[in-house]
Amino acid sequence: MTHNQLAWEETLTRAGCRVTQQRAVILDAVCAGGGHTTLSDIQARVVKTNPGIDRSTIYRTLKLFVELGIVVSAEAGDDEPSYEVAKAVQHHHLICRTCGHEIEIDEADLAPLVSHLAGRYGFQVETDHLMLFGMCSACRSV
Amino acid sequence: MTHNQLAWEETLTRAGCRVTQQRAVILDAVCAGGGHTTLSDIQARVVKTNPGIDRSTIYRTLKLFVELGIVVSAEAGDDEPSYEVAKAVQHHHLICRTCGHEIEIDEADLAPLVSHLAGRYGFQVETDHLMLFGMCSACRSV
DNA sequence: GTAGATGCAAAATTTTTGCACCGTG
DNA sequence: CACGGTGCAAAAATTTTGCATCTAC
Repeated sequence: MTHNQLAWEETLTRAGCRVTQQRAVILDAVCAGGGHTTLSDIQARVVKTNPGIDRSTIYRTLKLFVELGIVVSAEAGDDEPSYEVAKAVQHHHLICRTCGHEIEIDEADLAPLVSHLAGRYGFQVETDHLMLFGMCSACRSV
Repeated sequence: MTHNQLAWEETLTRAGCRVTQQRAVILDAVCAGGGHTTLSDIQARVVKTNPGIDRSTIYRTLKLFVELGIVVSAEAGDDEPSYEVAKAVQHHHLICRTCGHEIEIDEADLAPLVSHLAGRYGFQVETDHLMLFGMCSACRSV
């Protein structure tokens, strides 16, 4: 369980929504990937752990989670949309295209770029949740 | 016509594919947005300028263009996948969430970040085609 | 008990595929 | 004229919606 149980339950409650078993399962599935989890991954996981849950429930729940900010639809790369549990601290990811490993980096690593762009273009980047693809050190040295 | 006509025709020919009217129309539609164009935008444009073209042709053509590197599926943000004509020079975009305006920035703006990440994490970022969202100077000053 | 959530089934949408015909090279 | 491309139609896959039932509060 990578998510903070109390936090999301409270968020639901405050929005006038209910804490159900299905929602817990789906949130767990989002967490399961560690980093980002694609929609189909989530569906597969949910079905595996709890075959009774309907696809429509997954769609509805995911949409709700995003609306409430419990889950963030990530700044995705190529292909599929992916989701991640929202965290208090802003962070970003370096994702290796070769091995799929994800490195989490924080706001500070991006700060120079952000101020550079602000200075040169007057553009305020929303460094909310960035994914950068590339190759990690392990794969490079092979 | 923002695309280089000769280049894409030659690319197709070299791959043993043919230069057809439909492909020209679809490529124009990809260009039409200026910057990135979403799939549904492309479809809408194609249908408007040339209603005879079938949806399946658009899917097939777009897939082909991406395979041949004529079109790049952009490092997308939130929602829809988007496409852009590939350019010789690597470049990136700053996209304003408020007005939708796109600013093109080049490799050099990102270089410090890239080397920082390489040094600190040993991670070689593929700075291939990045999209950063935020707010442009015009919208900030309102 | 009541409002909201779920599962089921059906509908709407999006994407893929097979095939006969057309057009490029 | 040959081979790939296109349109059409049908199929498959994905996502949304309506409604009776169930459940968290």
